[in-house]
Amino acid sequence: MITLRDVARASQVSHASVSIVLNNAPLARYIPDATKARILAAAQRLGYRPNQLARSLRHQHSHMVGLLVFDLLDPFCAGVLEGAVSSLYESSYLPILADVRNDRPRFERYLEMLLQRRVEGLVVLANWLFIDIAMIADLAGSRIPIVLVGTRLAQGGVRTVITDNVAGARLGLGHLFELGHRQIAFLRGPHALADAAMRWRGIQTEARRRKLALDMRLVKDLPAAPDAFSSFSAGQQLTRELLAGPVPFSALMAYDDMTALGAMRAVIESGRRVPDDCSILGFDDIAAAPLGNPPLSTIRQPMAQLGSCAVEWVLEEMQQPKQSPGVHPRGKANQGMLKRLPPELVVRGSTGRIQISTPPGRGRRKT
Amino acid sequence: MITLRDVARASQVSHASVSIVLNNAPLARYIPDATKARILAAAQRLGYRPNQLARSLRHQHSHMVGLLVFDLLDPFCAGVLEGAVSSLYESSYLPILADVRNDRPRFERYLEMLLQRRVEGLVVLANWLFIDIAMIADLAGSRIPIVLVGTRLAQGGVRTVITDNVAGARLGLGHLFELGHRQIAFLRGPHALADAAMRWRGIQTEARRRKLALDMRLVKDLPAAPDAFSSFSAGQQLTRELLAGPVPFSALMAYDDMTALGAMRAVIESGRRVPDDCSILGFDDIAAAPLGNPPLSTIRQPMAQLGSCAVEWVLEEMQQPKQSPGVHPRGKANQGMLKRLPPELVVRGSTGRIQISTPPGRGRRKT
DNA sequence: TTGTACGCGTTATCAG
DNA sequence: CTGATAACGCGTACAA
Repeated sequence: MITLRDVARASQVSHASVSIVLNNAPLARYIPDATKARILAAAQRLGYRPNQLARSLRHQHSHMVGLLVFDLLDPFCAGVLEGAVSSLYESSYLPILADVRNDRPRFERYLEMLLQRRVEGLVVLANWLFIDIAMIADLAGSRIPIVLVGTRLAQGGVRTVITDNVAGARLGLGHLFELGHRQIAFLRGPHALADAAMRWRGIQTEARRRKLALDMRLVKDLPAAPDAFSSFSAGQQLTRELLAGPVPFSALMAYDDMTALGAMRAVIESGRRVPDDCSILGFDDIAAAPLGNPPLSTIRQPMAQLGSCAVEWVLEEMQQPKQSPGVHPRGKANQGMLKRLPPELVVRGSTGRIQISTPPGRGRRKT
Repeated sequence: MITLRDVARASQVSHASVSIVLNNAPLARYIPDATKARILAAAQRLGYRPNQLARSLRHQHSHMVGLLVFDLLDPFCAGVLEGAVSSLYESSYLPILADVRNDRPRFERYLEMLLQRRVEGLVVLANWLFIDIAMIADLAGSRIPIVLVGTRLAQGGVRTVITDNVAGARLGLGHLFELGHRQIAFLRGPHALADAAMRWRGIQTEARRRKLALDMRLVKDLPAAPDAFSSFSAGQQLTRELLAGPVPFSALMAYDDMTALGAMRAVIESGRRVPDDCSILGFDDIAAAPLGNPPLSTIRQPMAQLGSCAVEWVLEEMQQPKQSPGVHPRGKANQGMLKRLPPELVVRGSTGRIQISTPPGRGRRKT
């Protein structure tokens, strides 16, 4: 590999001069153009490429940011990642990617590796239960800016970017309500996830506002799942139970798209049609949502925005002169530590106006 | 940030001793346990974290590998990425992720950044047309191992890992044939993609073997597309044309899953049923394939394997003492430069035995 | 323009 | 046997 010294030798100057010229440092003004040209030519000819490792060591910053994601195969991850990587590119930062796979030891090992590599910031894409106080403490100690994406931490104290789940759920329920649905089934997310609680709260709020009574017999909870795809079969199973149950419903609102897709499968395999016999609404707007039949109506999380917002926040913090950690100017804890991005209702084919003629549910009772 | 010297000061020894002890270097044998303990304790207490930048500079290898992907949002990418990252983790290498977004300048800029960062190897996930001789020359000059994934380069000379497209296509056609289909429509991939040609060749080979005549009126070509999702609507559109055409068909084989999904939409919106009226077969087995209704039968590319195979190959090359590039021991060009992984037929709900009672196509003519 | 110290960890050499 | 000293890898920056 060609070094500065090689170029210096080739152009008959000291390596300091080469550095100065190639970087157009202030001192370059005192170097005659002829010399500059000679140096440039030599660098060009030899194919000199500055060693960023050395540069980073000298400058005390690596120009790298760590991206710690919980599961690369999760469709939510892909979207956020894309936004994050894109924003980093704009700022000439390079991302180091770590796929935790929902595995705690892996998380810790990766974290250590990233810190040793001297990443200047960390974006953590978490949807699960692993991250807790201990890790945060560890991170806080390391003094590097960190932003969580997608899930709020119960303990707080960490900058977080999320979708406004309450607003999203309200949007969704409002949509179903306006289509005329009154008997609505809900597949709630796992208890352990903060998002699940938020979405449910949004549903309750909106229901109250609409004067809609929620029938708890139509509410089921997803079990905590290790990976995104298992919620498909969970959704399918729960929906089968719902369909086999005594309470009819004309619409179903799922915790997320994967669950909704599972629910749709159950509805269709039961011989019912979507949306005619049962509307189905998801949450997330993953890549697969528009591809099925019918295409899934859903609440879109602005994944790319979540990613880029997180990156920009990290970058911003990196600029700040390191202030004492734990002490936040605003006074109140969590003040200014949370950014909520607005979700968006995406109406596709899986939700429709309630059919008066064809009663929902199995039509076994009522109607 | 705590350095070796800090630990040395705290434990009253020279920083060299600290290094020796912490790394358990050979010389550590001569250091009494008491001193070792003191050093370890100090390192622990101060939270010392070795600076990998300095280490890399010294050792002349960064322990990083570049992952250059054409489009993070492409479902094919996600799968391969996962495999690649996973394999890197096993070897304690960290991936730097670069999302090229099918943009040539971005490719070049990222490539330069990665080389300056002194990545020790490069895995390039390419499905498109940008990569050409110029870039390869540039890379060859840099002497770092590089492996292409997913698409073969026309010019050759670069190590490549791909799915055996010919075998996959044959598998697919064989499957449809055995279900009784004789009138089969094909949505071929864009001309520019090498994969497309391979898959078509596989179809021809298998057709010959089965003594099946291919009706060219049932063959359509996808236009070159900028992103994965546009092939959904392309597939949909082409299928509409096919359905409106004079030649009936009972099955359709698409270039990839996205196209197949588009085709399925077209078939369903025309009032036909899948697979009863028309079987549909995809290629890839992307995440969305099993989620629709009916779930898509497809030829699976072993994406994770492709990724990990590429990584392992790069890693392997990195071990080798750098031999003169361009000269490959096997003699013949491209000998040992290509690894083909076997695809797998995944039968789900979108393909079925041909229905004798309900003729395929629009039933307007024939039958 | 150049010499030189520096950033940080590694390792060979050397003195006690 | 114990541990310190110094040079090195590469680019940067300041004094000369």
